[in-house]
Amino acid sequence: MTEETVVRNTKQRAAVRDVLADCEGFHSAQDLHALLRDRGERVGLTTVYRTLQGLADAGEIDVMRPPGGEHLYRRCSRGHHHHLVCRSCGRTVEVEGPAVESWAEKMAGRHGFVDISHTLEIFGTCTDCAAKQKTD
Amino acid sequence: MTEETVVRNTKQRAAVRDVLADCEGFHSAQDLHALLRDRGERVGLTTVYRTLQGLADAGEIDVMRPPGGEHLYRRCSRGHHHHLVCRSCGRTVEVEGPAVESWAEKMAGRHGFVDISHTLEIFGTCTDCAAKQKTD
DNA sequence: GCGCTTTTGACAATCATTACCATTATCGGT
DNA sequence: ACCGATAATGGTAATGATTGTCAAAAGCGC
Repeated sequence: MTEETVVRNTKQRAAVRDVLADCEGFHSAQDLHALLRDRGERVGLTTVYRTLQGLADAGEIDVMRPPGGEHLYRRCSRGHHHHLVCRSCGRTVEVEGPAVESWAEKMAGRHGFVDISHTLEIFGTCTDCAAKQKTD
Repeated sequence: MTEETVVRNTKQRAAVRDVLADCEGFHSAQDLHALLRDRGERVGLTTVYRTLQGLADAGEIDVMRPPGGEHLYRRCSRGHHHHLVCRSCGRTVEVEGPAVESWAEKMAGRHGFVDISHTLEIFGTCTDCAAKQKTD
């Protein structure tokens, strides 16, 4: 078995990685597709999805699934980190939590799980938005 | 503003809470809708979604959003906890992490965020599935 | 019981993501 | 550099969960 699926290098994949490298924040697949179009790169939406999926599997990019919408992808900056997202204005702050990492590993190991990954998002209301809400 | 929306007690809402009280694990909205139908309760799918949403907002139930599918809802057992999910067989183990809770609070506070909530899911391969994969 | 307002629920609409599949591009060998 | 096998692409259709719509049916306060 073990279908040695030969992976090929295509300009489309390179293009996707390029946009991801250039834009800092999180972007939806459709966003990235539009950005590629703007750059003059002709990449199909389907391909964008496929590539993003592949990159995510390979651990090269971050995926965030905010409640109520599309998946957001981002170039994985060095190291693993999590996000603190304002549920009102969407502002995102990166936070690192080595403690969480090791905690997750430990917990998983205790139950015999291997090949661990985890997703953690923190939602809250940022200072600005909290202030605004008072004036409603 | 502050539209004093008067919340009413309806048998449909009661029915949804009842199924949630009776079934232990996670279920999708459509699942619960089917369960209600089996019980002879006549509740529309739309209403199930709405009720679930409301309960989730009120913090009465847990919501899990597994990668690649529908939302899963569950009666919120006492206390906050997280889930260790086998990405192969779907087996779910509950884990508690007070450390994570306080870490999240601290991090959020440090950035001026208030009204914090967070989602954390750990994915891995359980012992059984790991063993099976070796025989592929 | 009477209104007023919230809820319900059948069905349509939305919308991100996936499946299809014929066409095209890549890669390793010649 | 050409060829042939096959992975990758991309337009479009399909999928499927969730949400919107709105007339009809229930709550709740009086």
